[in-house]
Amino acid sequence: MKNKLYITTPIYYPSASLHIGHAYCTTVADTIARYNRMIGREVYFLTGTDEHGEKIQKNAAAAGKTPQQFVDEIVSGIKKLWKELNISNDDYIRTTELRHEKVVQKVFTKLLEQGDIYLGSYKGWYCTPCESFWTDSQVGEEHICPDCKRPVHQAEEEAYFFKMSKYADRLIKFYEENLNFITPESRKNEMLNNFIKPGLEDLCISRTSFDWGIKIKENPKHVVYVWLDALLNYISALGYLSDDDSLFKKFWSEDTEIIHLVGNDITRFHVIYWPIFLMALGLHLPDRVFVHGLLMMKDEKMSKSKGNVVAPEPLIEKYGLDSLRYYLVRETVFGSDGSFTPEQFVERINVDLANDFGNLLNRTVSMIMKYFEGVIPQYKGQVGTFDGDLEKCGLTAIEKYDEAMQDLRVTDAFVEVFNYISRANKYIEETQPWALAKDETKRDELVSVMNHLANALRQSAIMLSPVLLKAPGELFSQLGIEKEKQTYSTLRQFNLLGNEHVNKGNPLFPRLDAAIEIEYIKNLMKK
RNA sequence: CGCAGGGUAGAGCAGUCUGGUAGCUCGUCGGGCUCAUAACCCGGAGGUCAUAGGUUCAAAUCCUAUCCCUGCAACCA
Repeated sequence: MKNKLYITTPIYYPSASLHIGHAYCTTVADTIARYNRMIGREVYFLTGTDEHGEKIQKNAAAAGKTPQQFVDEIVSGIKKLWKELNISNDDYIRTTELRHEKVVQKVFTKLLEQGDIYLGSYKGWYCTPCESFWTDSQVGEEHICPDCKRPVHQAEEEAYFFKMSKYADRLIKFYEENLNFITPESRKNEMLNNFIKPGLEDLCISRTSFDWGIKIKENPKHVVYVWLDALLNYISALGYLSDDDSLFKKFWSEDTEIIHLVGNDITRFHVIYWPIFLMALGLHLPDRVFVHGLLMMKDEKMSKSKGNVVAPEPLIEKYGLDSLRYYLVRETVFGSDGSFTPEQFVERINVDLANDFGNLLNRTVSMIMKYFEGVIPQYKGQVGTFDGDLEKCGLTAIEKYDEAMQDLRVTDAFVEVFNYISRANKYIEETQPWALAKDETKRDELVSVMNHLANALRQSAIMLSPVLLKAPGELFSQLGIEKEKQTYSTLRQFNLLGNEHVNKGNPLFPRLDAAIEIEYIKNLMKK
């Protein structure tokens, strides 16, 4: 495993406020980043916004603002949201920042000079009132503007193009040599069949019909059009082509694992155009593009007009950050589409966090208070019949957890942790500590049960700490476990605890009244 | 014949690559326990695995056809 990790979220488009779908991807990225820091890798985690384009220019005009004012406001909202979600990004790149614009201009010049970019003309369906070009499929057979529903006509404008076709063979070869580049694999087939095998078309990378973008120095009536601008954020943020490119040298390198998380709607740009741009620039290619699913709302894509959007903030306020983060990471298998429903949200919190995890801590602390005056008894080895089995379950869970995390199967990783937690709950039934407590000759067994339970909780809390930010600390505090015993390096140990003073606190996750809370969330969605 | 994913118990999903007693969570019914947040543990009921053919000793799983749902369809996060 490479000892450094560079992980990025997609570059979000701030034409409107973000919803829970964006929070989903960013939270998963954050969880991966935190896990890797925990195991000792050096991590650089980037997120940001892609702020140019016609849509923003229009939305800004409609709101009576300049484009810059418009994106500034939305971006400050996004940064606030990431703060509320406690996202641990190392940097936040905005494509409107000077450090980014300079890079895009330099790259454009370089690609133009080496002949990868040429001036041609862009043909499409044009809607004069909307001042927009549309594709064949967008205008449909009636040739109607999808925006204003008025007729469109064929039009042509001067534009720069990038010679994609020149690199198609190299791209296919790269796929063949890097089988894990695109995950899940089905996405690779989709890209190959749809776009590469039929012949890659050259990509239009400039526009003259609007001006909210990065000016092309060689021909200032043009602005750089979306993808050449947006994708470069991944390296402009590291200081590529700038005076200080130390981060770029450090993290855009052979000994760094470079992972881009993207939604399936922007897969094509990340697995075709981005590698090709990098090839043209003679740069190292990323290790992996992980295509996550979209979080849908009850089988429909989230959309404000359908009234099925839920914002993350009120959920955090009402249910706590840990609950939301856990739900996002756990509910949907990472890589396939999922859907948010209030029912699933409440169930997930109640079943996993309240009933299984929180309650296990609560019952364990109570018994240690009751049977051992609040002091965790010393580890005595595998005393009872079930001790060995529990330890084995713990070790297996840890092994599978690590394996899944390192393969970006984040959901699977946490399923393993909860298997262990369930096993510990069952262990209590098997060992019946309340019966052991009544029999002085069974004292050693009781000691062993309490020690094992405390340690299983300790291990679970460590494994959950990349996703749950508050609960593990609360757990350690209730069990009286000091800092040195909270680290990943002690994760596999079973003989660590003894003499810690526990103190009973509030339940980690109070059980929710399902009917009431579902109703509450449904009302949030209607607003 | 555009591409891709999906159709498995009342709900939500896994299993399909590497055929061999159909599994998980919730709900429901019954039991147990009492350390605990009406929690936890055990068990039952409930499925012709979309449909129709085929291969095979054996198919949810492989092959063929059909129906239905969803996303994408080139410059649109």
